[in-house]
Amino acid sequence: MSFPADFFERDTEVVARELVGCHLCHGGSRGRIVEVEAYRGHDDPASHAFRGPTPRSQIMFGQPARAYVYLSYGVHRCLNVVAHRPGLAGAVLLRALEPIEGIEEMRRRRGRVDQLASGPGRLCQAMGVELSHDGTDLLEAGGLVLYPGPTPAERVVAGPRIGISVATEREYRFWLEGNPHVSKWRGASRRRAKK
DNA sequence: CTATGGATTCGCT
DNA sequence: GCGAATCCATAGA
Repeated sequence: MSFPADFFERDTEVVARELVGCHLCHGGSRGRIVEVEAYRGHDDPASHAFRGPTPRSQIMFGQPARAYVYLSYGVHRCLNVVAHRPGLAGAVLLRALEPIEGIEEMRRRRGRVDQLASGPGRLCQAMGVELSHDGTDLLEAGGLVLYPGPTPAERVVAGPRIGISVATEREYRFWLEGNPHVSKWRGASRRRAKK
């Protein structure tokens, strides 16, 4: 079972929607993707690729189906899947998984029994994703690997992305409606308290 | 070279 | 509800 050849060479938000329901395997664990966000290139001010390639973001301009892993808030890792039309840039941020296999491994890495992968940082910790995975091929067996999943029985719904302050009108966040593993958004109150 | 702040999470109050 | 943790890419000098 593998992805169609050009699956990742389409508009980023299209790939994002179809990645919901796919599986991610690594470190003896497997999870089902239940929440993602799309980040495009020069036309998306919320994207790391907006201002052109930099040492960090150049991977988003390169070969699709690679991993883009970066450090967020100096504390958390975030895993993205590079996906864009040829000549453009973009990646899909994986925000939440439903644990399927290797749950004990995930619990050990997380140091807790629940909330294993309901959030981009939690997901990486649970699956053992490291910064060293940046640039690796997600279709190559043996490492951090993506697999197509069965078409989700639940409905995939869209809404605004989380934790950004620009382009909030774009509905580039996709998740499985009603799935309990989708991350909770408690930024409304936090955000008010900020500035 | 230094300063800044972020696609967040957790623990304490 | 609130603040600390923690470090790298980026911007600016």
